[in-house]
Amino acid sequence: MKRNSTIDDVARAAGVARVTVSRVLNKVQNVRPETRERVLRAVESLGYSVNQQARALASGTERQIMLIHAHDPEREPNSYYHAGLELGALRGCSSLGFDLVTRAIDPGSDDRSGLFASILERERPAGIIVSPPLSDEVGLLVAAREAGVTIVAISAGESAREIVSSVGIDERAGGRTIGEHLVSLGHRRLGFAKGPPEHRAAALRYDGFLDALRDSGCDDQPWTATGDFTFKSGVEVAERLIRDRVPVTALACANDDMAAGALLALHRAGLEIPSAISVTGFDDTPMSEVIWPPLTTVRQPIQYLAERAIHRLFELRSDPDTPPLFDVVPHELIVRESTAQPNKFRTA
Amino acid sequence: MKRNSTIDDVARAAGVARVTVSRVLNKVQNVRPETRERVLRAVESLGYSVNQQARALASGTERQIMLIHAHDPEREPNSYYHAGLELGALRGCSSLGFDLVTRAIDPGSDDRSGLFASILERERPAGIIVSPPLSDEVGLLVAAREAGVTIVAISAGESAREIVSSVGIDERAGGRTIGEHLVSLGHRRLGFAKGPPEHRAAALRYDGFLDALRDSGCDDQPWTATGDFTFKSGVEVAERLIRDRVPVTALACANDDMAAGALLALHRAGLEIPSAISVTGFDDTPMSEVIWPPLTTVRQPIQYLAERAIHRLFELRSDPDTPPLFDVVPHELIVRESTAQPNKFRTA
DNA sequence: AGCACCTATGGAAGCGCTTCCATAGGGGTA
DNA sequence: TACCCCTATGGAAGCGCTTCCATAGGTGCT
Repeated sequence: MKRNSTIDDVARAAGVARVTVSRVLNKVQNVRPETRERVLRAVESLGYSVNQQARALASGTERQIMLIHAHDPEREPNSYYHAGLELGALRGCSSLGFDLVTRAIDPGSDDRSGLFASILERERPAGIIVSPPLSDEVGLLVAAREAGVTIVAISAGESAREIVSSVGIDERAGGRTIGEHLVSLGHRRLGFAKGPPEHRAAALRYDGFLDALRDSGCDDQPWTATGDFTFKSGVEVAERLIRDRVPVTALACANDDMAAGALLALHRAGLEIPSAISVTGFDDTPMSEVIWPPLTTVRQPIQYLAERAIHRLFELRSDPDTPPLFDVVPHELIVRESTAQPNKFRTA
Repeated sequence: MKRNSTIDDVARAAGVARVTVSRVLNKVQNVRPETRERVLRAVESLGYSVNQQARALASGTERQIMLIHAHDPEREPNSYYHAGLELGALRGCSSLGFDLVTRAIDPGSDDRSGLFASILERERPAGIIVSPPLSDEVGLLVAAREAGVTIVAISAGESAREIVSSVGIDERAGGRTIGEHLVSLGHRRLGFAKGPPEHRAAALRYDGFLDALRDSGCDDQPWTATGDFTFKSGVEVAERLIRDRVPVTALACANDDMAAGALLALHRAGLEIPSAISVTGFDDTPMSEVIWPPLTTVRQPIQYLAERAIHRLFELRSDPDTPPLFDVVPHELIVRESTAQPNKFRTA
């Protein structure tokens, strides 16, 4: 049976004391470069990796990280987004020896900050991760910081990013990518289904979309409508578009759910996608592949985002006075079948 | 700062030694009922719960559990099922102090059992969880058992369940539930989109469906077609149904993805759901709420299934010779808008 | 040359738990 | 009653790591 090597094995191999190995591993100063080198070689050759359980036990620091999202499971049952975040966070935690505790705050509640404060107070986590739209609530972020709790925000808007460290994709660039894709296909008359106003990331997606239009010399302002990220609101946006006979050849939606809703309404109106109208989503949730047609969208690595946030929290733990850092995670345009060149012969 | 109480606090409060508390907690015999009682009371009043990290460290058992699924992320990108399983498993592991390692085996590979064996050999996990359709591959299960690795199967069929412990819903009862629902709405001419033949759970869903028809005196054999659980195969099944002008008033699908595909094809053919034809899914993945109409389906608690499997593994660890146990998790009929009474006036 | 002071390293203790081994007492048997 | 064995309990060691404190040299100053 292959017992894993321990810190003592490494120490022996490197001819140093256990403490020294620990120091090297924890990047503490006061180790001669030469010694450090020797230790690292030993680590390498033994294939050693620290036992997080033991580390956690010994260091005795608070081991509990809390993932807080505003999410009413009743009203918002499509939990892929939340499940993805939790999965990523859990992965990150288990590789770092933390425990994850997930909490939901009713997004409709008036006393969100009260609830939030009482969670901090009562449970005293080592750190917290907040997801949108909580991650844009500056008041909460400031409160957490003042309570001395390390906090990392996921997909936060600009103002939040100045207050706390955050992780996210470059939403604006994502929006731009979508815009460029549609323009490059030849679309000139565009529509955009916006997300909820309080959700900064959604607004940025739209800004980026506008950037793309402007830069490509497509001066027409896009037609817009505001939804709330739900499937239902996507249906409504598309119904309005049809009713008003808006002459667009493409409709970009601020997220996948709305795009799915739009697709339904368009289908129902007898329009072929993408020949009559191109539709795009945003996020690349699993759903975007099980609808018709499969959605052209921007992939946002949801699980990875949360995992990254945990790691950031871990780093912040050692020097809490780091200024807010924004971790930009790459996104990717996924082209599927919901977009095509505009149909020249069609009169909308 | 509220330090959590330790085993020593409990011991002191109960007036016993630390070991005794440990024994009570680990359900070892040789503790007088009266003593046990005292300890439990102390545990209660202190709100004590074991520190899994410490337990893991001390007991020094293999701490790694492996979740193996056959899942080619390329071909089968709708990963909600897999993400859900992993999330549940991770939750279970972290509450029990295990590490989870996830492995995927290419389901198309001929040498699945070779790959499987080499994973067991090389990584020596404390236990493994397999998901369908791996959980129906009797050869693999036997191999694992012979290699002395504890294994728990998720949603396994009857033969697999006789070999290893498993966790799942009562698939047959689930299928029956769907059948009963449709019959009770008044449907008599039914269709069923079957899942892949090698997937036993899928077959059981169909069997249960038949049971319901038989018991309700609805003697007509349902029309059937075989799919492979993908959205695309759902489209194909429905297209066939339309092309052949099959006179059914309801189509039950063996999972949600196929139902979504069927919905698309039916929409495209200009049929209104559910007035023209009722459609049902199975699983209640998040997707079933973001399609139109929202799907009537059977909820299967995917995350919980995996979590339960981890717990079972944990229990099995202490007495490995337990005969195979089948953990039946409750399912639930979720009635949404894709089913309704058959339209009497319609001639299909 | 003598002292203070800093740097690199090691020794020892202990995180919260389980496991191994020891021991006190109680019942059965001869 | 003497002996054995079995049951209920406790003491001690140690899992792999970090943290606290000590110490051996080296550096710079007077």
